[in-house]
Amino acid sequence: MLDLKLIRENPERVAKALRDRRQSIDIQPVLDLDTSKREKLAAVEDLKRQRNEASKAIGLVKRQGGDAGAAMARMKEVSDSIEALDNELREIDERLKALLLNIPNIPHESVPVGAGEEDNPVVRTWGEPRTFGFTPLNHWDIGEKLGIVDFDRAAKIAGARFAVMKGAGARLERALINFMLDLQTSRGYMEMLPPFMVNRDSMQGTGQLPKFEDDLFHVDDGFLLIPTAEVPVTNYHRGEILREEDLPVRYTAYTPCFRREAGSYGKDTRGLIRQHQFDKVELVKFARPDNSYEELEGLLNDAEEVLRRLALPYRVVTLCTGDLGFSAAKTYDIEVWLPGQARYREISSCSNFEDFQARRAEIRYKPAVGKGTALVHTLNGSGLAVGRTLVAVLENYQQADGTVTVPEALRQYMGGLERIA
RNA sequence: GGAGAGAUGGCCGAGUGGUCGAAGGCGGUUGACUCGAAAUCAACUGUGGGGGUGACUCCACCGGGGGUUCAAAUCCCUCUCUCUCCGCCA
Repeated sequence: MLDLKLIRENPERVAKALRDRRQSIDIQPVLDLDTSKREKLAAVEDLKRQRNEASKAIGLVKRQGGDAGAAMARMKEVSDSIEALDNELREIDERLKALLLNIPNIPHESVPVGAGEEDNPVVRTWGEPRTFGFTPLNHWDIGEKLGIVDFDRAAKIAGARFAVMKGAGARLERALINFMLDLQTSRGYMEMLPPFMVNRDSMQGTGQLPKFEDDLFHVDDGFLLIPTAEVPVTNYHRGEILREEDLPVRYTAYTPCFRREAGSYGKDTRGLIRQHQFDKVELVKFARPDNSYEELEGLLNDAEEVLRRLALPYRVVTLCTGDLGFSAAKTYDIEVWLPGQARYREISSCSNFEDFQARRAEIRYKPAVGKGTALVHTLNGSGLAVGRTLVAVLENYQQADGTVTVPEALRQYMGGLERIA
């Protein structure tokens, strides 16, 4: 959510940001509602002041045994006016909030202006894609031949976009989770294991609601399945005031993630790339506003480190304004090389949300010097998407004989196993 | 699932219709005393919003929402959460 003051005082800046994002949202209704809200607010507050004063006087008169009937009758009318104005105000507030909740974040000044994916500049490339003496297979062929991934039975027991991991495949998934958690906790992140279902307030806090209801799985009893650990972990501090000396607060969490993938029919229908349920190790930071962009670079580096340790070639791109997610001010995507597709595919997304989520979720900190409180900046990134990392391992480490070499870094998590055969 | 109890400021805890934004204590900040510290004493110490260049001022907030009343932390309804006992369960 944007600061209403910012929209009021810099409407041009907000309008430009929306244009850069290729969004056709008109902010004029927001400005109009804001104006009429403040007019009515001044009027009703004045009436309330009158009522407060009169009520005190009435109390005084009654305690002295006097008759305050006339004043009470007068105040009854004032109270009726207040009720009417309050109702109008409530309606305006609801409309205003509905509009504000659907306005995306303003891109950071360093974000390149562009229309879509094709305009995302590459920041850096790491590692050399391996040359194969044979035609590299897709991960689903590798997995099915080795008997470590089963899509058919997953479709039977659940449906499309599910997979059953088996034997060394299940072990590999678990090894990756443990490897990532061990790595990130050693780099200063506190491990967390949060609920996999949350309430609507949490979804609104991080920006999934109200706009992206269709992307979420709903559970009976009103819970929603998390599409990312970002939701429970960021909302962990919802409504709280953090101490400046504790910043930046860093958490890492493994969770499964659940996404309906509505609107992505026909995309990545085969394989593990796009599933309704997938594992992810997430990184979340709460930072001071003045250094949150340094924290973003650090978080990105922490995510990249996973791929470097696994010796998987990757590149980093900056999302341009047209490709930026709703809540993000700036996002780097890490894309891993997939020999089976002969291209780079997203494996992590690292974002600074500035105070956009913090304002929705009311996450603040108390500066060590000076008065008052300020909103923190929230950041998060995948460190990494486990399923896609498993895909990258299978495809990059496949051998001519159909076996897959286990990356050095994972062997201690696989009971010393060197090769999946 | 059944029965009961509760939710008040950073923390503990008073307050059952009127000068209560809320006693008291703890914690914190500042000052006095001290060579310094402790102890003691004093003052200050919540959040959000509106108006004003400003000193400042007004409004709201006692778990969330709604209601009764001239007036609600206090009365009523409802939701959420916590605790105790019983049942069930991994």
